[in-house]
Amino acid sequence: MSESEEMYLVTVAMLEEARVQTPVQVSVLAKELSIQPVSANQMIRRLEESGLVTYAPYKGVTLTDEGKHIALRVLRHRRLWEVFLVGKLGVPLDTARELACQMEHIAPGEVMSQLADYLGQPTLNPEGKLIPHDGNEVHMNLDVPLTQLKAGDQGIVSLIEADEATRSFLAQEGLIPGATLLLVGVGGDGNLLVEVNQRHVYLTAHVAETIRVSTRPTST
Amino acid sequence: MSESEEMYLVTVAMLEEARVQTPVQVSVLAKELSIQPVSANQMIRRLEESGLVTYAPYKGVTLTDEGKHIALRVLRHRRLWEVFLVGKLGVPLDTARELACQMEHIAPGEVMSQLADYLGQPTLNPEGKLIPHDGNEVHMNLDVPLTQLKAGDQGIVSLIEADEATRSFLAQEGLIPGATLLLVGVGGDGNLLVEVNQRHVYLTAHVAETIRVSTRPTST
DNA sequence: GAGTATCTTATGGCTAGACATAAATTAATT
DNA sequence: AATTAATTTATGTCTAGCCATAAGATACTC
Repeated sequence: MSESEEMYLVTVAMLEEARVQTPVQVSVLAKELSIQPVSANQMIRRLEESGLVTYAPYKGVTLTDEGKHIALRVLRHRRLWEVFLVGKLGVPLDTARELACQMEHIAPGEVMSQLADYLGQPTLNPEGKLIPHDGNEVHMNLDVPLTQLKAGDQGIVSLIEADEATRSFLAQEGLIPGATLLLVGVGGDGNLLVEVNQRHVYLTAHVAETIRVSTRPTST
Repeated sequence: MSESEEMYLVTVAMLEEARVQTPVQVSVLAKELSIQPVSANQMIRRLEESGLVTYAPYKGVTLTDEGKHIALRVLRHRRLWEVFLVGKLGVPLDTARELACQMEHIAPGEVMSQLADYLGQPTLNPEGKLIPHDGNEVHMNLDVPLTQLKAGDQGIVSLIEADEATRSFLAQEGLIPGATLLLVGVGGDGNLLVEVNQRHVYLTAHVAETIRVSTRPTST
């Protein structure tokens, strides 16, 4: 497992979970990794040969179970380091992200589990995103648009991709990264009623689309 | 600064300080880095072009001030990570060494100083070796054979390269890695009288040669 | 001062991971 | 169905770091 390969897998995993669009288009992947689509193609073929990914030309990439397993392990490592860097050392979030992205490849699982112990087995990174579990638990949804949830589903806000005004409004209502919410109603136009902090908020589908949440397998 | 270049500089620094032999022979350096002498040669020429090293063919390599500065910075990073891994996480020493050796290249000085704060500004790594200071302080001796010290010099034992029996004996006398000692007498044959823990120990030059100490600039 | 061992240089090759360019293929749009 | 746009493939190039082999240079030893 080279560092570069791991980066591909993690990125695919994140795009897979974050976007409705599955499988992941090579061009999107390339943009995310800041490399040329041609290069991404090559690498994807290599990854397919290794059985970490399935690839349908002109369609896109999907992780195999093995690939997903690796991706989530790396993602776990990354987020644990982020917790350490931000929480213990006080490193700024941006720096921490970059750093963690490089450190995630180095330490073996053994050490990472010691780190997790040391940090008190955190479940969220500093941005409020879920830290995947150790082991083979692959069915976890990261960064799903709120509109993808069904009534009764619970989720944790991971990020909000809206303008400043919208974010301020949502923050006012308790909708900030890390907040736990419950989807209590879905209207005909896709409008949503969510419960957060014992309060109800009514959102248009358009706004809800910008809110990404993570859900635990138990809630599906 | 590539990772590989940094590794060369650190290794030269350690050999420079540890061995009497200066400059450092390319073949020794190559063995230490587990690469072929030819490859070491190439790299050394590159490093010389960058002004980090001076190289006298058939003689050996010496760090320039700039090179030494970089080397000590990296070494500081390595040892800080070792302190963290062993002290906070409980990682075994061998694993910690390998890991730290990779992590030392990643984090910028800013973050490392935050780590140092977090660790309480340690001065010794888990093996009892000195952690170089931040900044431009280059005159520091790491892992010098005890025989190199002058009467009145103080030092911290960093490692002992002797057989089990000798090490047991020395340990009995308080001479273990991390211990602070004072050289109080030098005999005609190079025999030494050292003071450790308010007790005196009399050593032949031969045994003293196996004891490596680190000294602060203030003690020279 | 001659021989031997060690170093150095020169040359060429290899791998990983990227790049560019151009041609072929597929999808999308009209 | 035809044109256009996006993707994919095929080649070839590039860099960093290493390796191997062989030939030349220097140092050491007797």
